[in-house]
Amino acid sequence: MSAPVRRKGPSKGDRKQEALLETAERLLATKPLAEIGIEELARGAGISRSSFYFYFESRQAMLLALLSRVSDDLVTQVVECWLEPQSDMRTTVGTSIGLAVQMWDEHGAVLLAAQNPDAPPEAQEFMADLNGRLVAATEDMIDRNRATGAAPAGPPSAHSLATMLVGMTEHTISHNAGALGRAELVDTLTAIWHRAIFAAD
Amino acid sequence: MSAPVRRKGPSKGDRKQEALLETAERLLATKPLAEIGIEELARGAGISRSSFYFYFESRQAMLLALLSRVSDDLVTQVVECWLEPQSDMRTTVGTSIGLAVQMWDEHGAVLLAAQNPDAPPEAQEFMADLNGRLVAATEDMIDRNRATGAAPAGPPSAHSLATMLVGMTEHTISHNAGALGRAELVDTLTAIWHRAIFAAD
DNA sequence: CCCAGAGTCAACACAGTGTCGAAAAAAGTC
DNA sequence: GACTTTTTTCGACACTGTGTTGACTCTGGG
Repeated sequence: MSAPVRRKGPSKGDRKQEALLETAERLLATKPLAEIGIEELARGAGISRSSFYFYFESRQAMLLALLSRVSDDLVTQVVECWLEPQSDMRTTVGTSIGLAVQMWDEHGAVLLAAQNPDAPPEAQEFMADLNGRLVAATEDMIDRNRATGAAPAGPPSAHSLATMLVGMTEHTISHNAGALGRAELVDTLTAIWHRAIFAAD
Repeated sequence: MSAPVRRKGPSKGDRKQEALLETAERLLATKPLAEIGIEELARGAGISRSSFYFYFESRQAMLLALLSRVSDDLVTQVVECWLEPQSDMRTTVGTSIGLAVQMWDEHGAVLLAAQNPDAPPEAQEFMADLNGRLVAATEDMIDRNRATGAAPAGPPSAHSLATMLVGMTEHTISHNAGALGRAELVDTLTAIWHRAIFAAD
């Protein structure tokens, strides 16, 4: 019986493409996408400017590739675990938000670029979809807690409450990651979530 | 005594400059600054592309002029009235948020452009300053209510609470102005503010 | 009438993007 | 190893948009 077929390692091109993506992510941490030239990306990966177009149609197309690289992490780690029922609400919300903060630490630059109004529609749709899933999960959680009487009924509707809490979380994480300490960030967000959902007026 | 000096009406140049700013604000409502060409702006004001540079050094410089046009409204109407003590907290917060929503209706496009990471540093500083004032006013309000025992003491600290509530409000208004009705938007935001500040855990 | 400065614009230089086709490098086949 | 095929590279080009310059016109006051 012959030895198992030697798996073709990643070709030279695959490695160059990866190098481009890594260069891009590195540069995105220092300045917005619009200010990153193709030349700069290409030199970062050791190829000429026009070779860049062998790998990506444009800078925007590269952003999409960058997003899909990040997408797996994001969907499995954040979306699927978002508000998974745990012992008590406080812990559930706290760990979910903690997870979101960590995800931002790792991929914040890419997500920020995708949120930019100049980003291609696909990128913005990706972000909108992500947001939509988180809102839906939150809405469910609120509805469940209202059904059991643990949380007071609306108004405000579960949907608008969920929209704003998720929005607040995204906004706070992306704008105050540096200014406020991570612990204070998570604790304050958790407290607001808890009060907004469970406190009667 | 001589007749009062005839006030020089706005010169031709002043009118052209105004026309440029109006064209810019109109176009900003439909697409981001980066996608607006100088040519487009110039034609909108009835001058040639190169004449644009007689009025502004660059597209970014024009954004600053646009911002300062909006600044007066913004500072007097929102910053100065933000959380002015009224009958009860609910009303105070509600009317302040309503005011912010209205301001966004009128000048949202310009403010959105100024928030963009590609905007010139001055524009971003302007927004940061605006944000800082609102946070400071909110923080004061929270501290006052804590001092009288109307609101429970922290943690969370008044500062981080204020930061996140203001952030949530900005984010919600700018991202959900269309999707949620204005009334629901104001009511839900108000409810969250009230609970976050006054509810004990 | 003449002048000053306000306003205008065609023509230019330049930087960045994206395309093309020819050539070099790598991989596969006998 | 010589061959074909596919992958990868890049120089040269066309194009678009920006910002600058210098000469021109217009306007109003003395």
